[in-house]
Amino acid sequence: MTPPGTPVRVRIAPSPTGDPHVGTAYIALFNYVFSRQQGGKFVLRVEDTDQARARTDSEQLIFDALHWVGLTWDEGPDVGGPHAPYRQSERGQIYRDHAQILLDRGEAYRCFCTEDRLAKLRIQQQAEKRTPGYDRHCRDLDPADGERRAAAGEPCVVRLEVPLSGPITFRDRLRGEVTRDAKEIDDQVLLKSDGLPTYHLANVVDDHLMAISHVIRAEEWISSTQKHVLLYQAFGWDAPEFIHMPLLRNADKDKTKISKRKQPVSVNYYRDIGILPEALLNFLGTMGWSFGGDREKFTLQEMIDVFSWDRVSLGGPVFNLEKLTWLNEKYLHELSIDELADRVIAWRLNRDYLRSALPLVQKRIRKLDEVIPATEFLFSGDLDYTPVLGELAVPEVAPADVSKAVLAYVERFEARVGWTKQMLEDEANAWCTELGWKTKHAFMLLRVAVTGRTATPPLFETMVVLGKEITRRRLRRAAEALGKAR
RNA sequence: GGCCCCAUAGUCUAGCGGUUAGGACGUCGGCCUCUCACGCCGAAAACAUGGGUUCAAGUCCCAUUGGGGUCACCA
Repeated sequence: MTPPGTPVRVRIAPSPTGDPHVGTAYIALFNYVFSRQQGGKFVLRVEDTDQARARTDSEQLIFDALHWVGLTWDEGPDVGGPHAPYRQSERGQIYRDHAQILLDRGEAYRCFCTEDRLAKLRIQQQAEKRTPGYDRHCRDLDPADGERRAAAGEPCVVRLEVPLSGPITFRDRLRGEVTRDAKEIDDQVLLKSDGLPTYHLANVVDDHLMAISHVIRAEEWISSTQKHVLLYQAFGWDAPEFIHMPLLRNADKDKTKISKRKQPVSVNYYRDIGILPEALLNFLGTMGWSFGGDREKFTLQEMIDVFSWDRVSLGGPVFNLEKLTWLNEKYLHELSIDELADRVIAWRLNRDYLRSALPLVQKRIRKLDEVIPATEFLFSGDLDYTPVLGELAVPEVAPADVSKAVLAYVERFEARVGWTKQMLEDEANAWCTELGWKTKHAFMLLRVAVTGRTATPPLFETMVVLGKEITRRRLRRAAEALGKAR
């Protein structure tokens, strides 16, 4: 437990694996507010130890998104700081050294099991309806032998030697003591065979080395926290204070944690549909936390001034676009006309956006007054499909199947990195072939879904200009509209 | 399924033993008004269930139910 008087140091630790997530902004907000109120430091650390999933462009997108909503950090990869580097991929030696410490202390062991063996083990356990988990096959190998084999280049991982049983407890600031029995916990992999650490090792080592006093993160980490407690003990370190915020939920029927399959999760989506950053931040501040005194609209500074963990409620809040929009309206209406003009320009009426949009319509207009009508769908968020429901179709195919097909196309581009005309077109062609539909019909379907019209500029160029967030949203809404049609 | 977390209207929430259970979004109705919107006024709408504890329970305890998270060489 953090001793009293310890300087407050908190962190946000995003993993650069995709679009900047509202959940990241949400947790960052609470870290930021708490650090500011306490006169502490806010650290941004990039957790990019997954080579397969890390994307180079994602890190910058996350920085930009956090800056866009108005959050800044005192230490991080871009601004430096006394505990640099702040990118875990650049701290490999630190983790290897610490894994070695645990190995030397007998708190961890080398495991030479192949992925193939683990997979078979898993299948067998499932067949026997046993709880899946590592069978500790390598736990009792002679450590000296393990060192020799590793030195000889045999691939291996390092696992934590978790006690066979006994309660492991930590105190969550919002929930009190949370206990799990050690027998429920696997011998966690700490160091992967590629030499990089897993989340658990890297996180604990960095939080300690970076003198993090309070770990403020999402509820999904609760059941991992005992593993972290074990690691702190194994190193002989004091653990920080843990504060697990509730998880943002989908507005859908099922209230699972917010996910892009269900609704937009990228901060950039909200930016692109014209949500003001201060409104989004304010809205996130009302998720699981209340200002008190019936206040719903408040500035970041006001939140800092009155912030208290006592005002956190633990039911997972549904991220409700209606209410966000209402709050946004409030902010929008209070802007001076000059400010409003600036916001609109920054949003879409800027040179960059026009330069990307105008090539699509230049040959389709005869007078300047036709620009706005011709490009109207490039300046809107959700579309109304009721007037074009008849066109949102493929001959001889049931609406429900058309709906599924639209979602299948979304899945196709979700699986691809980048957002280019070529990629979108390739996927559309493959999708069309798979369905056995005429491209003429299939592409018209997509066209209407994406633009709400039948006469438009070339489809894939249009999608590129609109961006992934809005395109995805429109296709999903079109699929929904089709699902409702009989 | 095991383990863990959670539980006030459709949604976000106030409530920290004694309230006509408050506010907000959304919905519906009305006022304002050249239209629409804003704004204003009003209405419907909640303490999951069952046991305790207590003079008194939305508030404390337990169980049930329901929801969620987690069980990777992902974070």
